[in-house]
Amino acid sequence: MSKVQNNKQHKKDSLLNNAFTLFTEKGLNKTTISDIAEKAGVAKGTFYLYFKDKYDIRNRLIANKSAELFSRAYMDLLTEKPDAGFEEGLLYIADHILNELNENKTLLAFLHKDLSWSAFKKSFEEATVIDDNSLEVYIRKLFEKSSIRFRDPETMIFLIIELIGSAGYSSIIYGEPCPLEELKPDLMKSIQCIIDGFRLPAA
Amino acid sequence: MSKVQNNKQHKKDSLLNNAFTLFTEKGLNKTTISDIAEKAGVAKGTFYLYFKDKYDIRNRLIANKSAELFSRAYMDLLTEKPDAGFEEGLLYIADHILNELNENKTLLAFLHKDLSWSAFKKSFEEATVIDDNSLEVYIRKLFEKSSIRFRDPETMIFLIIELIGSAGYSSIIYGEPCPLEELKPDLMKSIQCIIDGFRLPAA
Amino acid sequence: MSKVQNNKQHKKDSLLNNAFTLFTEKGLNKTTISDIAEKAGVAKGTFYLYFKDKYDIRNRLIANKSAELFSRAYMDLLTEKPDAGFEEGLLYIADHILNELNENKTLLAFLHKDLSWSAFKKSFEEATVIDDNSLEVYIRKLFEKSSIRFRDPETMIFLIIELIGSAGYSSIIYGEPCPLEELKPDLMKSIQCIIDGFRLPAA
Amino acid sequence: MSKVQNNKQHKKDSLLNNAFTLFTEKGLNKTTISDIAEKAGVAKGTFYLYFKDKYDIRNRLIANKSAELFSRAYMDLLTEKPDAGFEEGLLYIADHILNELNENKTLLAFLHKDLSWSAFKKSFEEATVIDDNSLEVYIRKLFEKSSIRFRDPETMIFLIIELIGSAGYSSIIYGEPCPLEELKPDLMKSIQCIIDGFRLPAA
DNA sequence: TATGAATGAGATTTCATTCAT
DNA sequence: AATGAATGAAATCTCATTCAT
Repeated sequence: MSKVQNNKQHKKDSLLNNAFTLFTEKGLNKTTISDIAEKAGVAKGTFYLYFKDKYDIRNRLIANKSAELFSRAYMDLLTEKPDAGFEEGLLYIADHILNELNENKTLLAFLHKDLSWSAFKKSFEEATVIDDNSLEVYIRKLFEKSSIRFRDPETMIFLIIELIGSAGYSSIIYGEPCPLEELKPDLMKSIQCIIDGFRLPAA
Repeated sequence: MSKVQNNKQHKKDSLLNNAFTLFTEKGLNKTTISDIAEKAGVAKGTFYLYFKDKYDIRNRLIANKSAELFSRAYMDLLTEKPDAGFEEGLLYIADHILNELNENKTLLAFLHKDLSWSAFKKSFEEATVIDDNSLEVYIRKLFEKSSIRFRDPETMIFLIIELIGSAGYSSIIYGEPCPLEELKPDLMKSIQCIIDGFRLPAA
Repeated sequence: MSKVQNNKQHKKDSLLNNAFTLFTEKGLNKTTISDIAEKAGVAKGTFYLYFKDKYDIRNRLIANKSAELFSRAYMDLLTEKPDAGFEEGLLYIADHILNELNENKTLLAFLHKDLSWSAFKKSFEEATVIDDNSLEVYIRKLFEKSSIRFRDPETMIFLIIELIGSAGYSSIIYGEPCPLEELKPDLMKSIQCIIDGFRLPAA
Repeated sequence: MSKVQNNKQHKKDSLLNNAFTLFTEKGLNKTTISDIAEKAGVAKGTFYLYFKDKYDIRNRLIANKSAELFSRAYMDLLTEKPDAGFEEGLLYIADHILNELNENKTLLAFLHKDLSWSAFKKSFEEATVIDDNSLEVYIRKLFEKSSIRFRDPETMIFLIIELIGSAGYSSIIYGEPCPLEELKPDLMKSIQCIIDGFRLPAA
């Protein structure tokens, strides 16, 4: 990569990182383009070379962060439980994501309820962090390991992600209806129940 | 209520209604106090006689609309299925809410993912529409009819509401992963599974 | 007029006057809304209560100033030469305008070549300075005094105004092809010739 | 011309042509250096290798376009009416220019009222399109053919050009006070009258 | 010569809030 | 209680110009 190209990527990354910090610290509305540019150490006009406006940079951040989150969970699964079956793998990923969000509340607050199925799909389509993999590939890999078959697996995963994102947010951020540690057994059990509901009789 | 009092309530309602319309049409950020006052046919200064700022009026709207939504579902249950058991009643309410949101997409877009357990709780605390009832009363009434007992019923309802709100939003607004009509059987089935997971063995 | 109304007119006038000063001193491009507001002693936002943008205030100024210029010439004619015939009156007005522009070069530079027939027409339509008179009324009055009849008098006046505005500008501002004093005899003579060319044979 | 020289001229021409298009399409103020460079297919910095700023390129365009306009009229006169007398030649040129402006309204809108005596003079001084001729040469040639003599011919031509430019603009662009077709007889007649007013008694 | 990323001053515009009437 | 003119801080965004490559 040429020096110029390198420098460009550097500036863009700096804008993204500092925007994320500000969004999580002050919120989207209270963060101004000026804030972002200043913190990133670039001129205000430079921001507009890379992003259309505040919402543009936010969307790219959501895509990046969502993809990274899911990707980390999957990578960990491969490392820690390379032999896990499908159901076990799915529960491992759900648990991993919940734990990470619990430890990284600012990330959760930022992703808010955009942490959803469609966000994941979009994130895998747009994210530059993962180049040669798509959500479909991830899921297919998970399925390939499974001898059990499921009715409409995509819908199943959708429901699980929505439930994790939504219930996790409420529990972690507001402690409603109870802290995550208390909620988790019921939440995981419910996920288990949902999976069971989608299981097809063995062929 | 005196004529003056009446007039005041009239202005406040007009502000609330027109704010709701604008929020759903243009979004919160793009709606200004001026817009709201103008559409409501009052002067800008008048807005501040009734609400603190834009976020104040939004919160009151969320509370009102959420409470109305849940209240209508419950009222309908009492009318249509006065003898429904607990589980049946819960499923009826879930279905009712989903249908109403599907038919009233602007309401759904406004409530967004604020359609959650905590919002319901808050809405019942703050809402002026329902004066002498609380969420607890509603739920207790539902439970009283039931002979079956549940482990941690509040968490159960929480999970169901989160799932409905989150999955319903994605499906109705974005058609992701599929339209509501297609999703509903799986969604209702999953709710059923969650309920089952919380059921205690008959005493 | 109420105190508020009075104050409003005051602010608007102040904006108009100070904008005119700045436009003539620094030119349209170099004058900013901030400049105008500051010089007028009002807040920047106040500018936008009265004018859409810089071009809006400029157009109103052109209309006002054009109308005032023509109006002063006509008033002077009535005072100085109440018995002048049509041709004499027209030449008097032409001469009067030329002299005023020559003495008020900033006005001329501002009106530039917008000092034209259509500007006059517009100015009489829009200008608030002259309330109950229109260009047509002025011209009709001039004509009424005349026993001579003209082919297409409106076109005649149009050509004369265009010639005065255009040639006058060049001569006064650039001294091209010669200063006004030198040009005037030929210019007035040419106007005279144009008038003669429009004269109809006596009925 | 070397290949490099050729390439340079090519870039300069491209900048000029595309600037002209943009000026006529969007106006001077709304056209940016970026726009021009982009449309011309060169980098922004390259613009500054050829022109000082936006006003520099505009002035060169006015000079070029004015000179071309007048030149075409004269060339046509030589071809179509090689034996025309002075008065006839002048009227022919006036008519030719009016027709061309009428057919090429964007050119007229661009030249606006810069279509004037001084612009013509400047254009002949600066224009690169006509290398070995000057306005004076043109006019002298016209005059040489004439046996009639005129008082102050330069002023005469000045007045005619101003009248054509100013009245033509109003008529062609705004249709004020009437379309060119309607205006032309009166306009040409007035020019004729002006010429007559400058004619000296035959020696 | 040519490029185009970077600059950053500054222009335009918005809008929540106040306060005199 | 109601008004709406006025404010002015602050936000967004532009763009001519420079300069390292």
